[in-house]
Amino acid sequence: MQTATLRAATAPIRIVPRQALAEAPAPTATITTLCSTCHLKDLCLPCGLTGTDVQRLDGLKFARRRIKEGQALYHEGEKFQFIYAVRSGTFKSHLTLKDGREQVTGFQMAGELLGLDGLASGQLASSAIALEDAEICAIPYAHLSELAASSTDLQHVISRLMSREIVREHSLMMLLGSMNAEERLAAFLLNISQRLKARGYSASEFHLRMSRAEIGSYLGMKLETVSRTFSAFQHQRLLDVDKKHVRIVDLEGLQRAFDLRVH
Amino acid sequence: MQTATLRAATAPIRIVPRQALAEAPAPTATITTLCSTCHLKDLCLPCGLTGTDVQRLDGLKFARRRIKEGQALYHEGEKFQFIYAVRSGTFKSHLTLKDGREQVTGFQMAGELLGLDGLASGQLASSAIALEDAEICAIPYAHLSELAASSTDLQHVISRLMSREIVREHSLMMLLGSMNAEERLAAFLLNISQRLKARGYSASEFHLRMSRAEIGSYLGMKLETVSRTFSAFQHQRLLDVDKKHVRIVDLEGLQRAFDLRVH
DNA sequence: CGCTACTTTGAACCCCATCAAAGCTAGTGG
DNA sequence: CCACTAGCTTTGATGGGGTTCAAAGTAGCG
Repeated sequence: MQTATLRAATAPIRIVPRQALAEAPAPTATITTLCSTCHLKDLCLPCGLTGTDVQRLDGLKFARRRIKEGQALYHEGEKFQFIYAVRSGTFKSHLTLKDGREQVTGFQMAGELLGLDGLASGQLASSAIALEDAEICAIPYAHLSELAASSTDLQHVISRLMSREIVREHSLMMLLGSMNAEERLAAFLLNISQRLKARGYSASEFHLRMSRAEIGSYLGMKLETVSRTFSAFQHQRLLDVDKKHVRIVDLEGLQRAFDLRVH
Repeated sequence: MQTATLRAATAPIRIVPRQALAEAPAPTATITTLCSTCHLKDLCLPCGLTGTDVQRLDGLKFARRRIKEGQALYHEGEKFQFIYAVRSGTFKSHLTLKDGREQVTGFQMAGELLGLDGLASGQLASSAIALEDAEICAIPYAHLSELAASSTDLQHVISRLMSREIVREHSLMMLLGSMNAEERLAAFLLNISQRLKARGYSASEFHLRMSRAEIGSYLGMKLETVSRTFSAFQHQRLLDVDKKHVRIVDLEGLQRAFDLRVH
């Protein structure tokens, strides 16, 4: 039964060394995609909109695009033109530091948006890399804002999504500013768990798509510390961990590990 | 001459123990405030708008409000109704953790906006406290979005301001995730310096309105470490520090302390 | 089967937190 | 006017959590 839920939670695993992948030209499908019939409509852009407004979104006729594991959806500094919605797969977004190291600023899964940080200056402030083969909708921002002119509800939705991103980053700041390694990893795992659950996957058993180093970058700790903290949780019988496969054994215990701090 | 620039940079200092201040009802002035004639219009909401759109903003007829040092502009959990623009003074915004400690998420000065995080859920996600006597414009969000319905440019401005907040938090995440104490404080001081400069104050000499503990909370370090790092900078002849009064002696040296890392 | 990328674990070190105490300043009240 | 208090800052001493360095283990792939 657990294997069944696991099956549901995780697509077949293909390990591809990320460096080895050539950055092939991204094939842009000409299939027009309709929000009104999308299975993600309650998580994604149309979330909270009424039927008529969702149908208005259908007018956008934006393209889908497949991104292979390891490929970039966009790079820091590129011109901002699209808001991207993840249809399937997982992304990381990250900034590059002057010395070449990277700071991961978030992981995005189905129904979540990418590229919102580009609005501020017209240039994308971060890069987005697919952590597994993925598919996205590329929504031309110009069209979207034209559409928003005719619907205050749609304006609100866009604003609300941006605000949600601000709130998300708030909590990450809290994490980075005031939590120890165990609290950080517990918070991370509970967050992943919740988001998978909201997408119909198992909340207790899943495959992490990101490496220890990427988790560490996101959580402000070194990959060795991430690994050690996973081991510690396993010894405390909170988790079963096998590389990227995680099973939450004691959800409440995990919540205690981090609930102590958070409001 | 340095004292002259200092004079310009800092209002007269009134030290009031923050705890001692009663939270008196906030007097709401009925003076209508016009964006088109505001001296902050190039930093604040109207930034980037053309004359006709700015005049449209005048239609908002929002109220000003004075906030005394130590008083709250709003509290976490309150209903979201307004976007606040700082006219004068400095604010901190912060989250409260379950155990009572607080995490400072930002400091806001003249022309900067507060309350954007409330859009996501309709409840304000943080609290805002005046660090000195201050004045704000309270812009009813409902009116603002009505107005935005008639101008795509105005919509863009709102979105851009929110996006800017996302980008700001990105860089803070980078700071919290990958910098040591000296880099953090250098980044903080350079940021304050830039923002004061943009407001016509001295970039090299200023009064910090926040305590060591508040700086520490913002930067993810303890107040003692903040104090020690200030002392270290003074010994390295990068700064002259006397409590909250800071003079940047070696700007380039300070930039080197943190430029090493940041793109 | 060897290569590469990633993970795990150990050992030593160091930066920062913690604990403690003293100094400074403004405001209060005798 | 000055002792006293409260709040904030500075500095010292100590210890610990996490980093760093190092090495071995694992898995998938050519």
